[in-house]
Amino acid sequence: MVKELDEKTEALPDHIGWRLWQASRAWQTEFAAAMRAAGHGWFTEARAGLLGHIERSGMRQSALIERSAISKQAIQQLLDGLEAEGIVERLPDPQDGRGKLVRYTRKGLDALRDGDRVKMEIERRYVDRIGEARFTALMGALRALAAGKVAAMDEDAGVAGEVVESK
Amino acid sequence: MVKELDEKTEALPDHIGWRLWQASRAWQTEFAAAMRAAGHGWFTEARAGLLGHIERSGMRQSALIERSAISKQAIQQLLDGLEAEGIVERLPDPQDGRGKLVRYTRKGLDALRDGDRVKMEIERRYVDRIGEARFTALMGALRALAAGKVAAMDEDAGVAGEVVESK
DNA sequence: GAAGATCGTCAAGTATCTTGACTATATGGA
DNA sequence: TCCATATAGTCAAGATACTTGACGATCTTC
Repeated sequence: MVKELDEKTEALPDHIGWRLWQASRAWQTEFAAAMRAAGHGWFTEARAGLLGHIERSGMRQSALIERSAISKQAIQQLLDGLEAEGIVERLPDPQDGRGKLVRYTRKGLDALRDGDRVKMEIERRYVDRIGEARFTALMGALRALAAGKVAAMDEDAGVAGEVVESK
Repeated sequence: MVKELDEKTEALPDHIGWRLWQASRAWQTEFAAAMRAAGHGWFTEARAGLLGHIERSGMRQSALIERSAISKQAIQQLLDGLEAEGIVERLPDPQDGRGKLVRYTRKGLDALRDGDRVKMEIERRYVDRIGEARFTALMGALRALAAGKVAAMDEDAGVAGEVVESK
């Protein structure tokens, strides 16, 4: 019954982990390419992962460490890079002589703005490709997964809401 | 005036790219932890990414290079590591004096078997958490995304099929 | 104030990739 | 047959993104 799949479909994995990995990777590649095309050559995946945790109003470096899943030294190194690129700046925390505040520079905020635009463009392409219903279902399922614990009660859950941004 | 949002909900991103990244990362972390717990301490994400492309019946190293999105040197280094761990072995290709065949060892096949088991366990937990309908919708949307091109026509698309495996 | 915790930094090492250069083998004509 | 070129794999060096460990500076507490 194999029917000889296709020309090139050589039976790649098809479980949830693989699919998530592929989808995530595809998105990141697309986003990074668009950001570089927009003139943000400093943009990398690791930096994007960190920027996603930095509040636009700025925050304590230690708070950033709590949020991210990586070591404080790794964060520091990433911040060193972002600071050298002029994306963020670090100021002494007036409230605590040990602490430092991480804040976006003008250039950093500009990049975030471009990032928001690019994200919306990618999302629009996704909706075009799989349809709004499926896209909404996708977001809803991912949000539910992230929320964790809760069981399968309100499966309907039209929610899904609209596009949120931030970054 | 800040009102102090909640205890910990500090407004993380909520767009498709972020959600995919988080979900993918969570899955990988869970999978790697389970594999290490099962005695496969050599298991890492990068290696998993490569193993996902190696057919259980073995294949040419060059074919592996075509499939994966990374450089042949990177693949070689990963294979060096996997070979040193005794997961795969490389044999000369009798059909081509330049080529080499990559094949799982017994230990490697055992690891794949454990990997299949772990994947099914994780998937069961996912279904428990978000419900079968949502899980099916999630897989369907991810498959549709991966399929690319096509537009939003058969939104219903009950398909989604059941759990497939492989790795 | 002194003990101990927290905040950030410095240093060194590892894993995972990259590009560039090279060897060995295969292939396709002249 | 023999040479030009392409392909398969390797070796070497370097970049990025992390890790653990050690440390000095500052806060907090009693």
